[in-house]
Amino acid sequence: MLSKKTKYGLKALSFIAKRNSNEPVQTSVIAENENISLKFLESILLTLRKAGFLSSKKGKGGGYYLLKDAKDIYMTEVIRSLDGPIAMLPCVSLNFYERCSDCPDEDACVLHELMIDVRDSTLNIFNNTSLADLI
Amino acid sequence: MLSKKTKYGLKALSFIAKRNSNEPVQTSVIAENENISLKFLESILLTLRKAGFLSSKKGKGGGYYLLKDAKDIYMTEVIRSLDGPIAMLPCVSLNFYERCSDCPDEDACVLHELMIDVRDSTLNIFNNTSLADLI
DNA sequence: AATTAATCCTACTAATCCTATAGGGTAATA
DNA sequence: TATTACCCTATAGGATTAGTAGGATTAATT
Repeated sequence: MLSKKTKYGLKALSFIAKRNSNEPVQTSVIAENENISLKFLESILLTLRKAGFLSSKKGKGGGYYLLKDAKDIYMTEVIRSLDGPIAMLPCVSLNFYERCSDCPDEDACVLHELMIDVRDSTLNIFNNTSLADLI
Repeated sequence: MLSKKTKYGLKALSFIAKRNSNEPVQTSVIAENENISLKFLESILLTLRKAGFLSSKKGKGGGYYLLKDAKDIYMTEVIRSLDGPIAMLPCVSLNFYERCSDCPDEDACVLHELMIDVRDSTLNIFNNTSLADLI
């Protein structure tokens, strides 16, 4: 399951992308329109800014705006930065690899190959879907 | 991410399926071979029995054995019975559907269609992989 | 009948993660 | 200088996960 953090993050990015001006969008506006708790959303946008998707303007008239073009922001990157691994097992994760403590031999594991297939089919979608495709 | 419960459950089922006799396999044997905590495994096998994948024999010489042929046990069913939903959002789950509280209109949600695609591509794999395919 | 081997079952717990919330700090604008 | 809006840390409550504990029950063997 996708965490709410990630769901909200994607919705917020889409919301900003929809307003295809460069005007910054205020957190409170997003929160109201997308029914997200303001404080929670603040922390999510902060993460997205630090991850390089957004930039912000402080003070009156401030808010968040996209740093890249919506068509250059892919699901894969956003989800990884908020949710972490996309794979269903740590041992098949490309970006968050970890050995399974119960597996003496990864190649002998009955689940390994299957989980690679699932990962690849999911990545195939997320790698080919940009923010622009969402809206 | 797949829970350890589900991972262990699938490994245990595979272990039993590999011994293609009808002799019951003891929990302790599976636990040792697959490096799973005995007590945790006990509770998992119990769930799998109640879900109809396994049957058991009590007492000396007892253990667990498959109720169906390995080629007739699909990933989808096992994962759902241990982990619950396969979809990434409750609002696109076929078997565990739930409305998203923040979404006034599901069809207008920017994520809805994408998550259906991901669900279907994952299901396509899990629906076509049986226990027999794992071993 | 007693012993042993195995599943069955309930309840509990420790740790972690998720979903926020609180409370103020900081910078920019008018 | 007042206001607006982002910035940041800390923390709390609840849910979930991953087990653990302890014994009850059943079946086969001796």
